[in-house]
Amino acid sequence: MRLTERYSKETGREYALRMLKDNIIHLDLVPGSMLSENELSSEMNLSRTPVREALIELSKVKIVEIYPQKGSAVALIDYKLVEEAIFMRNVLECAVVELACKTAGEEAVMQLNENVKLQEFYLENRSPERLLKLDDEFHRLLFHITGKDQVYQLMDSITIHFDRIRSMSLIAVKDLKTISDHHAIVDAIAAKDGVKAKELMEKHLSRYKIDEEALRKEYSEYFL
Amino acid sequence: MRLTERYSKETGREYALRMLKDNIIHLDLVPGSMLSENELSSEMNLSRTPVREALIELSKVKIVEIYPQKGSAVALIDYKLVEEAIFMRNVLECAVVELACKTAGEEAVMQLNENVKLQEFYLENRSPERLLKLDDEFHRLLFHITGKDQVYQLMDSITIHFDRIRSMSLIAVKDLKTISDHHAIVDAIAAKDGVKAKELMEKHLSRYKIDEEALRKEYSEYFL
DNA sequence: TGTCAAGCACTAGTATACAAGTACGCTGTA
DNA sequence: TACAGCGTACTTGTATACTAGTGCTTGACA
Repeated sequence: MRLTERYSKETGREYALRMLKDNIIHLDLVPGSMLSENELSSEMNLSRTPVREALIELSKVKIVEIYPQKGSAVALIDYKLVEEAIFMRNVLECAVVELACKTAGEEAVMQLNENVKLQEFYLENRSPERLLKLDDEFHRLLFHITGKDQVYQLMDSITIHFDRIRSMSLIAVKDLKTISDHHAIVDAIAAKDGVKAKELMEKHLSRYKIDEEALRKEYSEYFL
Repeated sequence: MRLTERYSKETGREYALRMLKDNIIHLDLVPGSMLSENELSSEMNLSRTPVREALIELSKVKIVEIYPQKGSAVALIDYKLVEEAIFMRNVLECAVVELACKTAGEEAVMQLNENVKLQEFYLENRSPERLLKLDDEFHRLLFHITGKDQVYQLMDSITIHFDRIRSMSLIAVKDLKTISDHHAIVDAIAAKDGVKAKELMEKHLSRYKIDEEALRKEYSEYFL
């Protein structure tokens, strides 16, 4: 398990959760491997309590499995869950972007444009981590300006299934197309063209397609 | 706080969660009231641990607020969150019913029909609790037959905001219209008419409209 | 050698003890 | 009387101790 520093105001539970998610997404905790509350606790210099609370939360979205009195494990990759994550994201993102066309004011459009401008900047300056962060931020922003933060948070919790296989397939999607997609989406919102925006979003999200069969062959031991 | 019996195989955490949800929905724990882990523990004959775990889970969907080192409280009614719950439900249910038209086989349609038949039966026999349960089951079934159980579960977690104000407005919506809606939806699925099914679902969900202003007047002290 | 049973080592679930931080009231002083 | 400051009684966060249940291992016996 790869550990990074604990933030100053972060509680033990939040820290444990962050570490576990990171390590699961990047396969440092490999799918199917057993997790011991005791081991994790001592590794992270915490007691069982905060670690356990983090594991419970992760088990809610089935990325961690808890077998009472037996043990816990990182869930194997269940492609059905990956598809659920993709489905949920597609449906909600499209609905939100359509809604944004109806409700977004000048201020909101400006925020979106600012984000896209920064994406262009960091593309030139080759900073993929920052680009990834801005990409996430862009989508989060769409939910925020339409007042759907809680919906985003719930959707985000299941996205971990998708994030994990995305990290396996080594996609560094952050390219020109992605950014021009974002640009077009903001334009559609500014023009209040709901149909167009929805269409663009659908196309945009389809870029994240992953070759399931290839992954399944290469990492068959990670799959359910 | 109104308590019911603990199921045999239920863990303490599950029991605490069930009790808290029930009491919050039915306003036995009134919006804005403080919650003490200690009090709740002794009331439910549990220790703080399982109660605390339940509270943490409820705080994830903002129905309970935890102020570190200060206390916890039942969240006041934030109509924005209610709207988020309604939005999420509308969007996902429509998408799912549309999907069901593409994928549902004979077996699935039969399950749906069986459910509707039971609804008709319990309508005649005047058993509103059972009708409510069948209604929930009907919608859950749509997610199940399309393989979106996890999506349902996440959506369901935020629905508590809606359930709470629904219980305030004393809606016993379980009438003929509801059931005939269900019937029509199943027919559309059987006929694989996605557009129609979506339309019907939208109309169906719109029946649950709640008069916000009236509630806000009557229970202003419960609102944010 | 094969089989079965007892025990041990592990797990998660729960209870309890302790730490750290907050709010509020009381008391003493000006 | 007003106000400052300390102390107390609460809170949640964390650590640890205990309970109960699982499965594997080991050893005795047929």
